[in-house]
Amino acid sequence: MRVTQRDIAKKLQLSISLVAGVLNERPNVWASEENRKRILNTAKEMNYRPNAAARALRSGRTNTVACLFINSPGQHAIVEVLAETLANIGYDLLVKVMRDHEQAQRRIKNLISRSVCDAVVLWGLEKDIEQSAMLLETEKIPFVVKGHFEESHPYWCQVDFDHIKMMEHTVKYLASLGHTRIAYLGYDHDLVYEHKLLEGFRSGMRSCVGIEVKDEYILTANDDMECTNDDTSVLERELEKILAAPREYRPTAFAMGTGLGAWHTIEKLLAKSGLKLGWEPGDITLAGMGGEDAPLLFGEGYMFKDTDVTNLANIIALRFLPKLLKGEYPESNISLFLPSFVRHASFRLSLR
Amino acid sequence: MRVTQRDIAKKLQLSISLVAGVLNERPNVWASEENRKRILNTAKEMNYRPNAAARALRSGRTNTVACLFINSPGQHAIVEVLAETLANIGYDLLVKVMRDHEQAQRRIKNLISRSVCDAVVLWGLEKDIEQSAMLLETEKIPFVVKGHFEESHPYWCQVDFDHIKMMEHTVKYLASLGHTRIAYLGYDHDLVYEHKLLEGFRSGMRSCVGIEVKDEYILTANDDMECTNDDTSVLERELEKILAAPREYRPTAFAMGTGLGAWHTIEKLLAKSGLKLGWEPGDITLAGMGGEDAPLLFGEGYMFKDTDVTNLANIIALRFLPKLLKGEYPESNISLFLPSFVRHASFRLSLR
DNA sequence: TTGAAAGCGCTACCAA
DNA sequence: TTGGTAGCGCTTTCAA
Repeated sequence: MRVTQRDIAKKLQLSISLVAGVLNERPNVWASEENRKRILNTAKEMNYRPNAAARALRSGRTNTVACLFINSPGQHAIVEVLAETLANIGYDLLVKVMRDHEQAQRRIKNLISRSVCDAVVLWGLEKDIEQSAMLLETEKIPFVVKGHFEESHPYWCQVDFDHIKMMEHTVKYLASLGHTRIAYLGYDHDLVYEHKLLEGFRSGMRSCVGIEVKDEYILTANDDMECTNDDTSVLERELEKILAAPREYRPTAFAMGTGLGAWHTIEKLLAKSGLKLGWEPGDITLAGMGGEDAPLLFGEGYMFKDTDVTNLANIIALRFLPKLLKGEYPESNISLFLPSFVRHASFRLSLR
Repeated sequence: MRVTQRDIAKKLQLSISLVAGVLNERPNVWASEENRKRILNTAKEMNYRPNAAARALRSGRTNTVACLFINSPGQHAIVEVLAETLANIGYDLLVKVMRDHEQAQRRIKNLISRSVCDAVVLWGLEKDIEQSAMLLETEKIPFVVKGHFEESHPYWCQVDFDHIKMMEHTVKYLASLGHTRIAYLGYDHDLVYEHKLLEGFRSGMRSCVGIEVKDEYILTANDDMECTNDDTSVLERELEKILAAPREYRPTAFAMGTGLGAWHTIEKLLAKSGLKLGWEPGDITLAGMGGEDAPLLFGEGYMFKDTDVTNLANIIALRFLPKLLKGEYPESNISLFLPSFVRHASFRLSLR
């Protein structure tokens, strides 16, 4: 059976409290050097490990952090980082997956009242997270959220990509290549990061190119489910329209606020006219979001690495949680991360 | 503060044990209908939740399952399924990530002696898992492993893809298209699944084509790190060699035991000679493993869906764990899963 | 039908 | 330097 403090105490003919005191290095308990050694040694010999449940019950601390994914499939790379980093500071990671914020609310109430964790990480879209986080706030459970709550909840511990800077950086890069007619291609589902990206695009254009962006230069890449039967997607039609514009109005570059799919769509569309992505004369230059695993087909481009989500997990586990778990409040509670902007792999298929 | 049984008892002027008995529906405790209702109602009103630590301490059961990933990055899609399915039967999921089997051994000893979970799922390569599982076996902790231990540990609860059937199926499919000169392309790192795939290939060839496979038809796609500088990889050179063979000896199809990268390599190699993957006359037909996200470039092929790992998680969480957690032993402790064999997405880029 | 009481293993406080 | 003891919230046994 499992070894308890009592077992050690009995074996050494000492009191439990002395054993406990020595094992936990309590400041006001100090055994004679000899007893200290004996306790430590037999604890090791007998392979003593404190019982997690008993300790949790008594101390009220569980040494566990819960990570809740609310309606966000495919984001689980971060559990690896979280689990590993938390293990280093002696914490376990509990993972919960929820479909919507109502389920989340219920589960969180459960978590709280059953006292199964000392802190919570909330992962998902802002609209799904917000209410749950507010619940944790009123219950005074330390928590960190993924998302942009800079305006709505400036005191929450929060982590996200710096979407504004990402697009500013993208524009700056494109501008540095000499582009001035830069269009933006992104999604529009009224999600916070989408607004931030567009904001970054506008401000980048203002500061790097000195231009207020015209509406025609803001394109939407939303998939529309209704016309999957069409041979050309909405995006393709939009792009064809803008590329059909007179030469001097046509954008020479796109700041991308999409996934890789849109890059591929553009590549294939351009290929029809013998064009490719890149930096050579005649090329169209793309840069921005999209850094998934698959390579580009024909051309080249710079993207932010999406595997950098693990960096967010690192920030949470290294910068925020250690403080929060000690009952402290981090000096800076908002962490916006600029992922690395790198050349994306490409098959460089030749066009002819 | 959190509501306890005592709070309810005090409020209703009843004893704690009666309250506890009613709340847990204990068979030998039955309050008067009136008191039963009162207890249930106030418990709900006061939002009573049993304290996890106290319950664990007293009962010795934690209602938690630990999933340990040993040296297996990128496999975390399964936590989503595990977490969700376990939640349905009232269990929490603890996730641990370990670099090697030594770290795993230590962590598992810790888990066991601290009594933090009721069962364990081990995920990784057979050689990394085996020792840890043996530890769990001697400690009589219920566990499920991912991998092939049919021969080495036939009584372990184990789940994996049915790699033999997968390759048999692949060969059968290729044979049904009329192919007889079918080569195998796989890895050779002495991993169990690699051997199983090859075994399946051989047996498929035997039963569907009636041929003992010649060694020249077994190709290895191992990346060799040393010659990244070369413009042609080892795989390319091997393929070129076999495709340069006289027409009547050349394979017309490949059973693939690799990832998608090898498919792309082959596609590009074939493209140089104006060939593509597919089923049309002159095409080379590929089928088998490789089902990652990125589409094919030029041609077509059938692959097993690798997102089907979540099916393994489902089997673990639905078929094995409920039994094991009840202290029972599943009727059938080995579950081999045949993933779906589907046409893979392709850009269908035209070759000219 | 109900209640009293022991005790899971640990922490924390007080006394010697 | 050490030991005693209360009690965290719950389960379980026995008694009323």
